[in-house]
Amino acid sequence: MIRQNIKVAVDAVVFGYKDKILNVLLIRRNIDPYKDSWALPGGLVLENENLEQAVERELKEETNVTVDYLEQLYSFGDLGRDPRNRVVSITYFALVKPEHHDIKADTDAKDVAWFDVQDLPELAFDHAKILKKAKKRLQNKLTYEPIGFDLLENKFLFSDLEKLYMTILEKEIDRRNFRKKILGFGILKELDEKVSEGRGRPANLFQFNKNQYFKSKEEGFFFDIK
Amino acid sequence: MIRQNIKVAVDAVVFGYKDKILNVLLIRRNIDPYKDSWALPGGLVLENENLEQAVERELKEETNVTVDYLEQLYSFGDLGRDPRNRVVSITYFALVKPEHHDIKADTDAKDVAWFDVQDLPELAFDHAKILKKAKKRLQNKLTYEPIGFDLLENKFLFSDLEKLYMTILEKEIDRRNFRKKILGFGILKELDEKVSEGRGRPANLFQFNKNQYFKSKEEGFFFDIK
DNA sequence: GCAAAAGTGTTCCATCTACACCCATGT
DNA sequence: ACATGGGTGTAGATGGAACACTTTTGC
Repeated sequence: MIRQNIKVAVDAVVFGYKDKILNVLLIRRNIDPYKDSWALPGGLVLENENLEQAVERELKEETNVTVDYLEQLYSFGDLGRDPRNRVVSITYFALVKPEHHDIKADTDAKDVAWFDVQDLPELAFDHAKILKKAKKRLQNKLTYEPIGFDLLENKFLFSDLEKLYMTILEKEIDRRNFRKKILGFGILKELDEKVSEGRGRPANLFQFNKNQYFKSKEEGFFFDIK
Repeated sequence: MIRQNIKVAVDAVVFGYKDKILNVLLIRRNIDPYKDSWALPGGLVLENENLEQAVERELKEETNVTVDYLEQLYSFGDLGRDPRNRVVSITYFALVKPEHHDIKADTDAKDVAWFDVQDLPELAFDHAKILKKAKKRLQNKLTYEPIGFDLLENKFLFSDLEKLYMTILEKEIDRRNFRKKILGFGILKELDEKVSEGRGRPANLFQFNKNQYFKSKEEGFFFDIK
């Protein structure tokens, strides 16, 4: 077999949503290159773990986060993307529910933080490019798969869902049409609980019915939000 | 940096279309493991080339094919997918126009052939899984990007396009609605040439107007075939 | 003149869009 | 009683689906 010394890494773009803000999870590097820069969590793949396992391990180690949704995003392998070695990075796209937003810098004292995607620091390596791709993926996927629920609490208000869509898609959505459409899918369970947000009429709580979604999907149903 | 000895490879799923058949390009391996099995063209990435360059080089070396469309598909890195070493394979999805279908086995006397995707041999490694993913990508992408034209001659009949869609999507399509829709996009140029296929009324030739497509796309046009 | 493929238009139905008023609560 | 956010229905426009006959050629 040919001699080859290319390193294989994984990096993750982890999105969270809170207070009408779409956040992304970053760590501050404490070694060169790009020491003190912010970067996506990630690292080299170990020889005895699968790629997904590597992502989950790195996230746990560096940020203490466990994700609610994970899928492969894209692989980046251009020459010179890491000044030290040739590194091919297999990147992942992840979503975290608010109840799992707690983060903790790791033992190496790396800093960890959630950043508003609209207000990001400079990122190390080609991570800005990766993040851009992830944001597109999120925007697209939101329209044809019910992944928005992995960014909300288990029980949520319809207005939360609506605001989530408006924030991520960066456009206005008509409340009545949106509600009609989503409820028409029959994949939400309307709970018998109301929440009063201080002022205004109390709103109903809803839950995403994942089982119903999968059942409907098998029968040819297609989730689709314009 | 941690010791790590994972190899990085690229593999390509190359589709061609001829005589109403969707074909995929395979090579017959002449070394173990899977000696004499059919497999996707590919191989290890060299240290001084980008991933796309590696794919194009391997395709050239192993099959003598130059592709007309190339995009990254997915990366496979499970433990044990190659019995010799840990190999992470970054796979690509490619399309070839009929005028570039000529293939040639390489100097190592590897066999190369086009196979009907409906009638495939057993494939080496996890290549069946990769191919399955590529087929899905092709089917999906056909509906929201004008990539079908990269499987047809430069000048083609409308009925060719129609049959291409029916073959790949594996369903019937109404000729009138299909034609109306595609022509409505305004991205085809109707040539002043007719072709007689032996019997029946001679048909007009068309050309895909790529520039017009990109221009329309920038203005918000969205290619979309149900 | 018949077989074969190309070319074309209309009607119906479903879905999307736009849009405004009442309801339940807290202060 | 007023401010705040929640909840709902209708009419018009648009786009998709279904569908059959005429045209041009080769034999």
